[in-house]
Amino acid sequence: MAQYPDLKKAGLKATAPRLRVLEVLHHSKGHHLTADEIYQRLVESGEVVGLATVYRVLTQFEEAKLVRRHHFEGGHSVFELDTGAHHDHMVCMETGRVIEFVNSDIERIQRDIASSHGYELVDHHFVLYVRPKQTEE
Amino acid sequence: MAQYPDLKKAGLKATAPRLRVLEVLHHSKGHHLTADEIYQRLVESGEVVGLATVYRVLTQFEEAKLVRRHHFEGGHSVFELDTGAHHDHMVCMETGRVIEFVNSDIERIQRDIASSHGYELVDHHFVLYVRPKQTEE
DNA sequence: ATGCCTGCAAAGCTTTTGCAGATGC
DNA sequence: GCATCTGCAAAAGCTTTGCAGGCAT
Repeated sequence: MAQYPDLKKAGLKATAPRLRVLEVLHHSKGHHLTADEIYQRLVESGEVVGLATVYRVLTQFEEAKLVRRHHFEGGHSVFELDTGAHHDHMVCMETGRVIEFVNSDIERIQRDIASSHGYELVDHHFVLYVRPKQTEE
Repeated sequence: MAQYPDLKKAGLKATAPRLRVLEVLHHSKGHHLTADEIYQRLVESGEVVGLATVYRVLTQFEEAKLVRRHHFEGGHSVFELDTGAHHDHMVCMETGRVIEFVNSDIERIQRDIASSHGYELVDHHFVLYVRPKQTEE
């Protein structure tokens, strides 16, 4: 079983529900799950973890910087492991697929924009909504 | 009373609640209100419009491209008049102030990014979370 | 006149919270 | 052993919907 030293570092006990939520996230790298999807996967695995606990644990993980929470269009939150490597997202509107990317020009430009307005950049949220190229139509 | 030909163009009758919601949005250009804030302003003006109607009207306006809906961090939706002029947003995390901006480089780069992954850009959501520049700290 | 609109209240969803019992350390 | 954690159920937002009456055209 993998070790999760980050949990202890964050002052969180290494309980079964927390380890299981981390496992699901690890197995879904790059997939961006909702709290309910994580809950469903746990149920399917025969693991009994309350939905409320999933939410609680995700919030704790977010505070501990283990997880990132995003608000894509649609209202509900999606979660992914916070690997520390910054990236932005591209969401395919037809398949729902999420592609991660990094673009240094954008990273630089947004700093310049904030700066030119007298602000400093704290964070940003950049999502491209796309669809497969199609010549017809 | 101003004319709102866009309403009829969208197949929506020019009813009092719709005109009032449009007025509030016009008077709040660049402010980005939640449905409840719009409702509150109507109540304060002595106008009686149900909250459900505000939501219904905003959804209709969104479909009619009269209004844009954004999901900033925090879960709830905010609305602004859709002037047709595209822009992105910068949100000050200390004051909540929202600044609009346009950057042609970013507009171009995001098309390139989508394209290089085999997609075409449909829409995007770009928000900078910033705070006033401060030398101290 | 009639079909679209509105208000109210109730329902729906996602997310949070209170509490008693359970568990990690 | 004790503080932290979990599950359940209830509550709490925000948003949508059903329905009976009202209004624009």
